[in-house]
Amino acid sequence: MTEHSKVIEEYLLTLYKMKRAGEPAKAVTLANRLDTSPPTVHATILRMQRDGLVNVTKTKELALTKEGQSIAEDIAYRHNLSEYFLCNTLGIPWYEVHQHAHLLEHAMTPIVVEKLAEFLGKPEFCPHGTPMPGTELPENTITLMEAQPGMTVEVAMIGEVLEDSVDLMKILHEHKVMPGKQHKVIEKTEVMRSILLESKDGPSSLPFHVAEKIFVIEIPKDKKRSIQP
Amino acid sequence: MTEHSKVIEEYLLTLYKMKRAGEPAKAVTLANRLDTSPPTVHATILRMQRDGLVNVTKTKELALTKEGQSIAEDIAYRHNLSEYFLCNTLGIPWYEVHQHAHLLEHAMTPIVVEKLAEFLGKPEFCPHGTPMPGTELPENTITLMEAQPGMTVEVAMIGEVLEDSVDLMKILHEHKVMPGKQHKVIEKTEVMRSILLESKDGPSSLPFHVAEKIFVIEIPKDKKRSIQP
DNA sequence: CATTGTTGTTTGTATATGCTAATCTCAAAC
DNA sequence: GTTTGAGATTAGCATATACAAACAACAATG
Repeated sequence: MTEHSKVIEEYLLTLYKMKRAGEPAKAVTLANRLDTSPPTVHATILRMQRDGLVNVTKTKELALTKEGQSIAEDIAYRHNLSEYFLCNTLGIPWYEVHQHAHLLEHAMTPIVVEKLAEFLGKPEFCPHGTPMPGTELPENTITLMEAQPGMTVEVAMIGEVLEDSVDLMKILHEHKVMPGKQHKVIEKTEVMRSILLESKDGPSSLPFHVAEKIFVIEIPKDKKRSIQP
Repeated sequence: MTEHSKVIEEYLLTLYKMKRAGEPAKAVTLANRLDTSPPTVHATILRMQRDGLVNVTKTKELALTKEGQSIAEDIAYRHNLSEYFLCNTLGIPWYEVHQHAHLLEHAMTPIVVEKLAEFLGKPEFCPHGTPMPGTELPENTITLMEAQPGMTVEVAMIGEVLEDSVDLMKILHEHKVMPGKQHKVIEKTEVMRSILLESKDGPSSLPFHVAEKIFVIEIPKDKKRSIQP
């Protein structure tokens, strides 16, 4: 497993996340996500192919090779571990850690990763609820879009795509839409294309495209607020 | 204070350390230290000049500008802070932390630096005894080369040049030649070009070129081992 | 089937970073 | 003062990463 540049690591991680989010892994998508031009992405993918990190199918789908996958998981782990550290040890707000971790993830030697994981007690989820590679969300996890009015749900994970916008994250924070918090689904209006929630901290309204990226678990009536008083 | 590449940060830090160690800051020296070819160093220095980071005197001495100096101090701080963290929080051996910090130092945002410093209790020295920018070694610090046979000295700092060799560092560790430890200077032989020490952990022999880079403080007879029992 | 729009690719550039080989400059040594 | 050698520089080249503009390929839509 050779050394790879920050750029390549970025591509690998993004492909990994897109795959996990069930998005089609195409060059355009990559270009948008990474905010680079299509020609640049094209050239970079050629290099990645050359180096055995991705394969391109006839339909132009990008698929990580065994090695690419393995490296990507490694980077994801470093990223999530960094976030956990920044949030829980250094006390940086959970909605801000992503950007800082974004740099750190490319600068950790295997020994640092190992020692940091030990120090943190081998956490299984990052502050946004994303499971570390190897760990999974509970079976009964659904997206907020799938939750029905009347349900009480507990936030499990804030989709990684949302992390890119600090502004959005901050609003989620202000409305306590964060892992572990419970909310009741009040209504889902097609006209407004948004979902109305209510929690003990007040009401929130989330547009569909955001709700799609928020993963929750339904809480049976009798167990409401048993965890988060 | 603009963003600078890892490479530029490396050059700045190296120039800063050379200056602090009293070495002449020439392009060749840089090339050796950074293990790059003279033409590459040349080209890079041109860019650094263009960007107002260094000035080149008529005698080809490289001098950091105000801005270059300020950035270099910043990097040095991030480096030393990282080392302190890796050693004291994660428990990575002090003689190994340098290499890991070498990566981290380029990946810390100002907020991470601030929070990490707070978390660590604003340390003033790194595990090798190097003072953070703004802090100084005690007035009466001398190099081991200057210490006379018969003296008992306490190691204050392992010069940064030595950190590059993990092998050497490990040997220093095995002989407890590390900050805070006391040693008695037994003899200094010109023929062997080495200095013989003795501590409660046994004898050590250090070649002159190493002794030159080790900074110590003389311990008056009556205070011997008062700190390190 | 022709049009349109999305996506991929090529072309032409630019910059940062690296190299080797050749050359230039200048001070120190003979 | 001529030579020599260290150090600086130039020339020529390569790779990774970026861009815009033009173009190609193909699916979707009318």
